[in-house]
Amino acid sequence: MSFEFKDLSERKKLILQAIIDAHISGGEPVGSKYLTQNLPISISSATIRNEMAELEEMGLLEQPHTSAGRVPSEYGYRFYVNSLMKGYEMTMKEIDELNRLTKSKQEKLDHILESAAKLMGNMTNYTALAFKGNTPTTVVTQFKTMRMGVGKFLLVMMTSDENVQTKVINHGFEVTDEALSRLEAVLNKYLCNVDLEQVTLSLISEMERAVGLEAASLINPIVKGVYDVINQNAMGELKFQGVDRLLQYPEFSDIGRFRGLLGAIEKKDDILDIVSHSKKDEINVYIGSENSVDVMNNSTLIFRTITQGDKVVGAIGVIGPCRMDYSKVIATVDYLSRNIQQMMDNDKLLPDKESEDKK
Amino acid sequence: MSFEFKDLSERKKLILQAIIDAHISGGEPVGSKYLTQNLPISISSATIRNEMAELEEMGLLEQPHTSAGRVPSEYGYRFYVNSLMKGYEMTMKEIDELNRLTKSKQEKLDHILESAAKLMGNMTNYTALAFKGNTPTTVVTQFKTMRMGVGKFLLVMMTSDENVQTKVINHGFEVTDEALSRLEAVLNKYLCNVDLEQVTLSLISEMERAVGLEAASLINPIVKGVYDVINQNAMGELKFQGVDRLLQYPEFSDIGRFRGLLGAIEKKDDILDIVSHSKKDEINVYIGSENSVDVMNNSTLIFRTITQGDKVVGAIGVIGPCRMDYSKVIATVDYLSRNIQQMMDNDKLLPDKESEDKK
DNA sequence: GATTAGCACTTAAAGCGTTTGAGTGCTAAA
DNA sequence: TTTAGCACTCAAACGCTTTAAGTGCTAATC
Repeated sequence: MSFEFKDLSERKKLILQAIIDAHISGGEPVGSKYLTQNLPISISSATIRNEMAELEEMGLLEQPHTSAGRVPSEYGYRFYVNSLMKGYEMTMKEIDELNRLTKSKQEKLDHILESAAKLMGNMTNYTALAFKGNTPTTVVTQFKTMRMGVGKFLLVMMTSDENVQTKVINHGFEVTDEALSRLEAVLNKYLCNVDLEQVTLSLISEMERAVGLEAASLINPIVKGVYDVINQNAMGELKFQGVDRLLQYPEFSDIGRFRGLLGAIEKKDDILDIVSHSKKDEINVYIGSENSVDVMNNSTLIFRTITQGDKVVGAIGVIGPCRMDYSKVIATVDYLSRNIQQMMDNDKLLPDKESEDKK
Repeated sequence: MSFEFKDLSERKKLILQAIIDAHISGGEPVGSKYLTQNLPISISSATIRNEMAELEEMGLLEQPHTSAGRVPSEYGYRFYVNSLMKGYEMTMKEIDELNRLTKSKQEKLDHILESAAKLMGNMTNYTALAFKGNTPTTVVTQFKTMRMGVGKFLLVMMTSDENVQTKVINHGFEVTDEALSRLEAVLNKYLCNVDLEQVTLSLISEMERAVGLEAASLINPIVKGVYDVINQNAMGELKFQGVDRLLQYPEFSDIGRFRGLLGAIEKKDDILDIVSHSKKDEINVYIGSENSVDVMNNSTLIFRTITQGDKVVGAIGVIGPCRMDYSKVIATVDYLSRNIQQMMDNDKLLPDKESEDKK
């Protein structure tokens, strides 16, 4: 999907850039007359028309109809993003806003991601997305039981992705302390670091034997609980913020088109799929039909993943029309995701963050 | 906000009902000619016109313009819902679908509510909402600590609404077992059943003294953790499903109007406000401007709360245009919410559900 | 050979008057 | 009280014209 356009004359580049810049900010097709007054070089409209015709032939521009100006094609945007676009200079105000967030030292990654996405959405005026990943191959690394009052106890499970999950187990009858700690020992012996596929019926009956008559009936619901914990969010969580902003762009004034996109945003799985198959540690830009979800053909998706080691633990980005302020969006996503990445990396070096800022 | 229309002649009722039924299913204004052929009684179009003029004078009907038919006003819908509407007879297929859900014995209330809402949305073709409430005045009833590996431990908090929350505490230094159990005891002594407002600085330093030097630095992050746990979701959670369905109704083809509604759905707090101030144990129907959110003036909100004792623990419902199939929606919401309510009530009687279905 | 002025051509969008048709309100008769 | 009949209203559809922005092409110019 990578295109090489090395054979573009300097002048064509200038013209293409001017067209795209003008179209991004104005939304209207751009004509030759406008360009005569908005190019660093001074050439006549006729020359510009000739150049534009050639750019169109190359697939970089499109014409809504014969008597309209030119509009960038998807390839045009792609070329712009790859080799034309000038880096966006963030204003002090913007940097301030972004820094305020990353300095706020929230603790949970998903909270950070969500507020980062929200901020990004506000600043760029597109819809923000925050992805919170989850290791697909989780196992429980440690079980604990904890009496909780009459007739129930709490099962605490630590998982290999360093999360803690709990589940209340109601048993109608009394369980002695010994039975409970035997149960804990059995769980730790048989189910720790065990993949779900390895849990067979015979293993379960072995556990039931090992745990003794008193608590045998608890094994089954517990195994089910483990199953739920591991399978929950196997695909990760994807949240959006500011979907209503899309409606301000004329490209979504077609209700049918917008409905499709809204559906994809609600269903999540298509976008989740794109995000989870993306490249790590770099900005991902999917312009129009570059993503395979046909209902997103008129949308652009820009995001960057956050990794921990070589695991993708999250992503933030925006979604908007193809006519997007790429320069600003990419700069913002980049800055913010890098900072969050850095926070992640630092956290690893300083695992005692919490005790540190006690004072 | 309650209106009495006892002085409506039987014929007027017939006409009004026919108009509303026709408009709900067809979406178009209803004229006198159509009614001559779709009324149980046979009267001329002129008579119908006279009656319609009077119904309009009473505020039950409206005319988009002089030469159009009549459309129900909000009061018209209100009257319809209160005293005109015929009960909807659910088909076997629908009852089956609903029963399949309530028999599936999911465990967590929010899961049940969400799938119920989803099903309701599918069946009625409007947008579903699921509300998971939260006791506003939660306190922690029990603390447990649990060593978790090197340099960190798990703080388990049971709250008065019978939830369990956990928080990983990273302390860079080693903490002895004695210190940890002393910490646990101190927490249970000072913070159990304590309202957040009662946690003063002097209480904190008292705790720091009581827990001893070794673990004193942990008190502060823990208190912060307690604060987070209690404040989290103080308002409850509100989820929507099938927002894109709204776009199929012509009343939302005005993009500006829909954008407003979409914004309210995303922001959630307005709708949350309505839901949390609603009447318990009955179907709540907010037609158009009956709710105070002006961006929802063209929408109707129908839901019913789920209670536990006298606490509202959830709600399910739908949101759609004022021109809604009230009869069907109300029947569906009612059936489903009652069944969920029953599940709640039964669960209370049989707390050992889980051990029961082990076989 | 590249550039440009000039001009005929194209086309969506806007404007405007007409027609259509559904539906009404009112009057007068039943 | 009901109804037939009729004049009236108005949005929507239709068709026609105008407008304006912008093009492609040709021939002249640099």
